[in-house]
Amino acid sequence: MPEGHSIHRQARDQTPMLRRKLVAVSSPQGRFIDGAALLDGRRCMAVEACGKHLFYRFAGGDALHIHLGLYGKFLCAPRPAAEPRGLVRVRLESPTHTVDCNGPNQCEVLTGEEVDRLIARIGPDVLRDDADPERAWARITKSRAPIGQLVMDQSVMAGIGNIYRTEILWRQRIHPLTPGRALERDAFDRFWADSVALLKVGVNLRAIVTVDGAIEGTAGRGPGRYGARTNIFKKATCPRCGGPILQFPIAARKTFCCEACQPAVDPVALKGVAAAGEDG
DNA sequence: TTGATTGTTACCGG
DNA sequence: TCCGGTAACAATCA
Repeated sequence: MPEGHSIHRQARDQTPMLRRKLVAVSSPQGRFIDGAALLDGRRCMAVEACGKHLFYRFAGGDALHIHLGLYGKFLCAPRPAAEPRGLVRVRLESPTHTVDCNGPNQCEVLTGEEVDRLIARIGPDVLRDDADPERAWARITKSRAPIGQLVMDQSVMAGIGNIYRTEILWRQRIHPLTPGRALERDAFDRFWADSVALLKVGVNLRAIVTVDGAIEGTAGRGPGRYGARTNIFKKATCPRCGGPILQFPIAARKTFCCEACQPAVDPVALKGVAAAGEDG
């Protein structure tokens, strides 16, 4: 679940639940202990998302930092809380709500300074109003790395995961193997704007929806794991031109593209690419 | 049981 | 130094 949209959605949902004194911060399975007790009875001032990171900021400056990794998830409920289910790393209890965080990759207490340092290393977050796309462009235009890798590099720009990169590159007709320095400024601007628009839809719908009609919330129903919510992710056929979808790994994750709609800048760079795809 | 995965980091070699 | 490839870690589910 965790691309940027779901983290921002959690920040939005959890702020009113937790923005008061926390009566308990605990670790039901003993999997997260260091510093947790430090937060008991303290006031949570804000729940803040930055890229795929979530920070619970406490009065006095300390913060609880959580990164969900590939599998982590939140379970929020009004009190009284049920028994913890699954591998709960940390449980936050306010007078009104309980928030369980299951199986996160990172779960730690940081000082305010440590939080600032961490955030400084994160690229501009497409979901934050204060994000500066020029920071991302400066990195991209200097790099020979493929754009499909750069947009998922959280230090270049933050919030985009494998599905969004695949879908937005297709929507904007950008071949994922285009070297960053070969990308036109106009293409970057379109990628950025579409990222902002689609991730905001994702926050509102609590789901990755990249097909047209998403704004109205009418998309998303359909067979298959991704139903009609995505265009080419794990699909075999391009919904725009009917051509075949290629799949190949970039940055350790499988991506997809339609060569007809996303013409390669340098055909030589495509050596080794294999046709595939199942679904469809 | 196996394999894949909406993520990230470290390491190695060219 | 940069970049591509690979492995490792992690939890869940088909």
